[in-house]
Amino acid sequence: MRKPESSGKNNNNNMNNMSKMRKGLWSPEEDDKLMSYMLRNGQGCWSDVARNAGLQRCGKSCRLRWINYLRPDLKRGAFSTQEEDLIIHFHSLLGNRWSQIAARLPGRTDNEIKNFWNSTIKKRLKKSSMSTPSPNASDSSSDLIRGLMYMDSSSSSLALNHVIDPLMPVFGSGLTVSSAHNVPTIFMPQIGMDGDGFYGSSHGIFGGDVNLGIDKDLFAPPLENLSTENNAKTENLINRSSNHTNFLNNTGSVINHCNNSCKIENIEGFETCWQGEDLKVGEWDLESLMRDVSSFPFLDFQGE
DNA sequence: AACCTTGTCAACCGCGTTTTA
DNA sequence: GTAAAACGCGGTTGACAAGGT
Repeated sequence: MRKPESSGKNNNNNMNNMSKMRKGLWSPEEDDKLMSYMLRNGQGCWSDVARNAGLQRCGKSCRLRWINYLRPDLKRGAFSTQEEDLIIHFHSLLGNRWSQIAARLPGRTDNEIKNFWNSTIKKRLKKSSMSTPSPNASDSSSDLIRGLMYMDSSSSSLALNHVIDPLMPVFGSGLTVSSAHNVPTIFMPQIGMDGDGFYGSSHGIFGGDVNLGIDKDLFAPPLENLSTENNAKTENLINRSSNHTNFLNNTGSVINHCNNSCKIENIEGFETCWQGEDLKVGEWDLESLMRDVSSFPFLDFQGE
């Protein structure tokens, strides 16, 4: 953490605009100013926010403070096991696209997830890579971690061949399961983000009505519904990933793989849903994701 | 008690992309 | 069409806390 810079320090230098900008930790007064301004006026141009709220901060700094700290919908505290698992799942899919991962974990920020990954998960993965994995270990996180660790660095293409659909989260509530070297990895479905509602059952591009031929019991609830009463279901969901082979067979028709590219038009209901000029696909860029799929960093926690 | 090491996390920086004038 | 401004993202830094020696 950085110490809040004293105003005196700033005043020592020339008085151009940049030197007037405060840096470092936010004081409670600044927080108050920003918070009350945002609650009164909502989000606008950030440099206007900074100016109008009477803050000697750049807009960028205000944006960051709001997003990472002041936003009322932020969840605080340690990550739950479910969240941890989801982060691992999504990281296996998306790599270091922290903002996209964060969009799927309500109340969490990209910065928070990034820090958590870099401090906790990465080290744990590193640790577990040192020790021989125990086949009897039962906790879901370690299973998943081991699953990821088994992917050997020379086999990304092999792994890719087993990924049914890296885009599945877009398609409403769906679950995909992949395997690499016979180690199951779940790709979790979209968890109810809202905002523009790209993923919600009523707003998603498939409106939740798409029939993917997937066992509905496999569908995970939105994260905010992952209360303790649902833990058993979540556990079950994770455990069922071990049946991935059958699952793969059942859903193989969903995505037609050809030369590492996926054709999504084979998804039942896709064509009708895909029409419309204003179609939004969340922050996903299908085309680039299709292209980028070969660069998914399945292995980026290795060899550091 | 003092020093060192490690972990955590808020905030900054630089860069690419998007929007606006 | 273009330049500038704003935005958003991922990587990195550095202060602080906690634990170890």
